[in-house]
Formats: sequence, structure tokens, C-alpha cells
Amino acid sequence: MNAKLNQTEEFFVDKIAENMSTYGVSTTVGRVLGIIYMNRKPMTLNELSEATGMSKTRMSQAVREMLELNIAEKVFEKGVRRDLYNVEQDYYQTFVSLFTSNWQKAINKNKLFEKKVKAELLLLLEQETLSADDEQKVNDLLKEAKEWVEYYQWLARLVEFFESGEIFNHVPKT
Amino acid sequence: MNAKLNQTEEFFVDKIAENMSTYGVSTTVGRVLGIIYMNRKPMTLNELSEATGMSKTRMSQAVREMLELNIAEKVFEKGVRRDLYNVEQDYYQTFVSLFTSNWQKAINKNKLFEKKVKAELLLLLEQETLSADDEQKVNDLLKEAKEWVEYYQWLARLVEFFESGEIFNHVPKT
DNA sequence: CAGTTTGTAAACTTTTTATTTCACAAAGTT
DNA sequence: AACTTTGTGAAATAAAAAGTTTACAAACTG
Repeated sequence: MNAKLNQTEEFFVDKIAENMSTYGVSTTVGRVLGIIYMNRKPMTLNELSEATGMSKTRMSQAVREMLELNIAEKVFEKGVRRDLYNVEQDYYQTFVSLFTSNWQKAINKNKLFEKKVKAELLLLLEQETLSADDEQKVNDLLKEAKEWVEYYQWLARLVEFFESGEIFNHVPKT
Repeated sequence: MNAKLNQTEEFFVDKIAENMSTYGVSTTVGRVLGIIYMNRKPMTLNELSEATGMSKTRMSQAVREMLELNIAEKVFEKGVRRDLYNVEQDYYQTFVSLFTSNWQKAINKNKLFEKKVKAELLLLLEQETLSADDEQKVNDLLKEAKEWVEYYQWLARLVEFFESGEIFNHVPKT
């Protein structure tokens, strides 16, 4: 293939990787996504290793990360022994996948928080003799916890708003 | 102040920091934000240094990063010589600020990309004698560039959708 | 003006993350 | 069954990021 053409293709890969890094995804993962994307068809670890110049182990790690983020999938092709990996060909869908898996993780981690804090604070109000100031503080924190929960519920609705594709009704693709 | 109360407050700070890290912001920056947030009023570098147990220089760095991200601001108070820093007290607004400054950066970096690629590819079509395959490839890449641009335009509209607060009309706070 | 305090740049150290090398089990081949 | 290939742990190394110490200019104080 023409050298300049090749260079332009690499330019695309770099841009895709750069875009990905906005999500906090490592540039290696970004480049792997870009490479598979530009390749237009699934690739093996060996091919990826060849294309990136990195070790196969690293490719294995990168690909697993992408599977977890829902931006790549393992595909089967009869007659091919090696694992094949493919990526979403739609930019928008990739955005949505990263956005949702990122925030869903945060939302899950937060689930127990409310209960813990509330329980602890209520116990404090009951069991201990608090100064007026401290009692005020407890009430402030309870209010804070409530706001916090509401905020996380909002985040959950936001994730759903993206995941369901509703976002595209309000911010249309073209 | 009551020890358990203090502990609960720290628990909040940690949660805020955790939430922040979902944006790829370092945990130190996250903790600083959490600390100022829970403090309910502006703080100095010295106070932050005291509160985090970290050096003042690190606080200076963290605070500067926060200013750049639009999640903190320098405030002036007469009679106080030291710089005071405050943070947004609204979770939603902080989300929006981080989201927009994050993606705005990516959008800006992308601006030149389209032109460069298009120019290069068109030049290639004109100046060089390409194989049929290569010519096809050039056209594919031109199409890709177009889609890329459209995607970034969508991102820009998305940022605007958040920044303007329009998002809250469709994913309401309560 | 001599002496402090404040914020931050520069150089250094520590910690964390990314990546490779080596090893090996599981599956496939002959 | 002996031999290969494949994917991935585990340990080691390299690279990057986070954080500290030192130093110093600029702004304040008395």
C-alpha cells in the first residue's frame, strides 16, 4: 500500500486513541481499538502484537480490558483457531458504551454508601450525648447524604438516558 | 468534634474523591475538592496541606488543576492575605463542569484533524498514480473523515446540551 | 529597608502503572 | 503419544505519575 496512505491511516488510529484517552482509557487500549476499527474486521492477538509492536501478553491484557468495557467482543470463525476480537464500528455507540460502563461502575460502588452513613449517623443521634453543635452537624450530614443519593439516582437516570439511545432524540446524530 | 462524626465526614470526602476519579482526575485533586466542599467555605493552601497531610506545593498543583477544570475558583476576602479557594457546592454543576471541560479539550484538539487529512488525501488523489485498490482506500478514508467530523460535531452539540443545562429538562434533578 | 510570608518552579524521590520476559497449562495437530 | 500453538498468570523491568524538598521571586509587615 502507498506509504502516505498508510500514514494517514495511522493518523486516524492515533486520533481514535486520543479520543479514547479522554475516558481515562490507556493509550495502548485506544490504539488497539483504533487498529481493529481501521482494519474493518476482527483481529487476533498475534496480528495486534504485530500491528502495535507490543508483546502478545500486553495485547491479551488490552483486549480483556476492552471486553470489560464493552467496546470489543470475541468472535468465532470456523476454521480459525486463534481468538478473534472485533470492535464496534459506530463511534456513537462506542461513546455510549464507555460512558455507561464508566458511570455504572461508579454508581454500583456507591450503593452501600447511603445505608452505611445513614445507619451510622442515626446510631450516633440515639446512643451518644452530643453537643448542640455536633447534633446540628449530624443533621447536616443526613441532609447531605440525602442529596448525595438523589445525585446518584440522577446519574443512574442519565446512564439510562444514554444507554437507551434516548439521548439521540435530543442531540441528533446529524 | 465527635470522633465518629469526623469519620463520617471523611467518608464523604472519600466518596467524592472516588466519584471524581471516574473522570480521570487524580484522587488527590478529588480529596481536595471533597475537603473544601465539606468545609462549606473557602480554604487556603496551608489549611489544605494540613487537612490532607500533603505538602503545600502539592496543594498548589492540585488547586491549579482544579482551576483549569473549572471546578474551583480563587476568592478574595479582605483582610486575608493568603489565597482562598472555593468549590462549587452543587454536585450536578460539578459534573457538568468536568464533563464539558474534559470533552471540550478533546474537541479542540480535533479541529485541525479534518483539514489535514482531507488535504493530504486529495493531494494523493491528484498527484500520485494509485492502484485501483489504493484509490478505493483513499475514498474510504475520505468517507471516514467525514463521519469523524460529524461525530465531533455531535460531541460539540452534546457538550452544549450539558453546558446550557438543557440536559436537566430531559433528565430532571428530582 | 531588613525581615516574613506566600505561592510556585525545578530537581529530586517515591509510588504506581505499563510493559516485557519467562513459564506453563490447555487445546490442537500429526 | 510426542510435538506445537495459544492465551494468560507471575515476576521482573521500564516508564510515567504523584509527591516532596529546596530555592527563590514577589508581595507584605513593621
